[in-house]
Amino acid sequence: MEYTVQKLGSLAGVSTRTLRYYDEIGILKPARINSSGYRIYGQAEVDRLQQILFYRELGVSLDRIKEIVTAPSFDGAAALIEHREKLLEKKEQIELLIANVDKTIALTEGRMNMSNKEKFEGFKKKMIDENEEKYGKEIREKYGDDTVDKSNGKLQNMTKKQHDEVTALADQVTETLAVAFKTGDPAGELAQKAADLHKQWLCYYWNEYSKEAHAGLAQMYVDDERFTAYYDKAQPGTAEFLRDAIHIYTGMKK
Amino acid sequence: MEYTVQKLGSLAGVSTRTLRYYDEIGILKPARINSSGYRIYGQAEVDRLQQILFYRELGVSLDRIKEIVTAPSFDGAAALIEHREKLLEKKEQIELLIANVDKTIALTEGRMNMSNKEKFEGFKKKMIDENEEKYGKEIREKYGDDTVDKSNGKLQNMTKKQHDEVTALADQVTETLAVAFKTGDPAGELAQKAADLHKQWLCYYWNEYSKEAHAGLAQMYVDDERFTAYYDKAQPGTAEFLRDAIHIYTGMKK
DNA sequence: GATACACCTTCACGCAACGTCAATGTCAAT
DNA sequence: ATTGACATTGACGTTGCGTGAAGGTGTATC
Repeated sequence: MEYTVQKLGSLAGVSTRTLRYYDEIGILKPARINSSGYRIYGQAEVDRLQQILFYRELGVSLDRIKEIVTAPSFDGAAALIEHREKLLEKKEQIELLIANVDKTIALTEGRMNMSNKEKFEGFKKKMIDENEEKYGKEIREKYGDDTVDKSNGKLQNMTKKQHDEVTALADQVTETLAVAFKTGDPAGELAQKAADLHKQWLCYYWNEYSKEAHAGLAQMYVDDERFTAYYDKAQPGTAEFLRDAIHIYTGMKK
Repeated sequence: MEYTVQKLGSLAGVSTRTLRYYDEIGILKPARINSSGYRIYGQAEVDRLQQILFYRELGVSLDRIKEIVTAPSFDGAAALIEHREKLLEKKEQIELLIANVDKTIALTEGRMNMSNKEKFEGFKKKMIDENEEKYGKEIREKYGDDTVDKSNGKLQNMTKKQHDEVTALADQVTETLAVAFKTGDPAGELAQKAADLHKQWLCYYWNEYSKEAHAGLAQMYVDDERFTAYYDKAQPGTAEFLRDAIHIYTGMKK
């Protein structure tokens, strides 16, 4: 079976432009070119394209894919393991961003005050990280480990540790809440534990905790459909349940 | 206090190119231009740049940032909530990628066979999602909800559910393993539970489970430093501990 | 044989957010 | 007057294609 660009494109679900581009960068050349200059692909190319699309779906860059599919001896597994690392880093970075966004939202919604210094905390942390990644080796070689460690040192570890703690706490909240929700009792022990965990989680973000603000935030979880959707994702009604639990926990039930 | 590009740049940690670019796109114009054409920034511009960098760190596009910082009446909080949604989506997408990469790694390392259909499962899922997002409304209006739901329907829900289950399982493995590690006994009840959870987790990825392959994979966790680093992240020695537990669990301890 | 129409080709610009030259002008100190 | 650090405005490169434009080809129909 032979295919022109459009036939192959619709078969694999990619545009003709994509196929021409893959030809251009040498990642997928047609089996032959006919007398009119048309690209003609065969079965081997179909297979190869599937391979390419598979790795592409994994988020691998076309450059890397080229290495994988052109050199049969190339260690695809090692490349994937490395790629996995990058994905994990990206994920952590995004989690950090989400935490910071949450913080900012809580700030504006809760009328909390956050110093500029604090505002830039995550930002600076990232810069230190990147700096370390890029120049760490060179600087270490030039000035010795002590200097570098002193400048990055403890704050680095502390914020990293804090970050780990806070994500762990967030997971605990979700899990506890999920179990508590099944009991159906927002005043029950589990629900109150979830509320308490939620408070602890909040305290990573707020400089000053107040029952009023906590209760207000809980109400917002119900009022704002985007938050509701988040909490109700697993079990519809969870956001309301959490609000009730927190209202009881804070004694703000009117 | 007045600043030239480089002074402001080093103060805020951005390149001069970035400042020129921000001027070019009208997001941060200098307070004035001196007689030689130099850009001169004042305190107001410093503040504004900090604002810009703050939102940039949250991953907001410069276009969006422009709206936020130029229109004081613009609802920054709403923009952030929306942005948060996007981040969550990205995170989920990355988690899906990681799961697929894991699957592929397990496949190549474990010499398992995965049908092409299965290979493209995550890939297709994403395409359905995107298709739905882009054309869902139009198609629904044209052909009615039934047609669309039928085509996306159950498979969609099943894979989503499966994905949730498998990530939950992975978390359980990590948690159980962490607790078991403290007991120091790979033959103990907790360690064996961790091994069992690990097997269940594996079975989401492997079509056929074998004790040999399971034990072999466990050994790889120790031999490949990248896997070792992953498992040892919280507690050094965890990878070896898991291998021992799995070797006992599978009865493959030689 | 002419026409229509779908399909193919090769340029080549556009997207985000800058990095990185290149060519040239300016400021302060020696 | 020279040097060296700093400033300026272009303008191309990056990634993975989307989206025309301008023009040739294949085939069915009138």
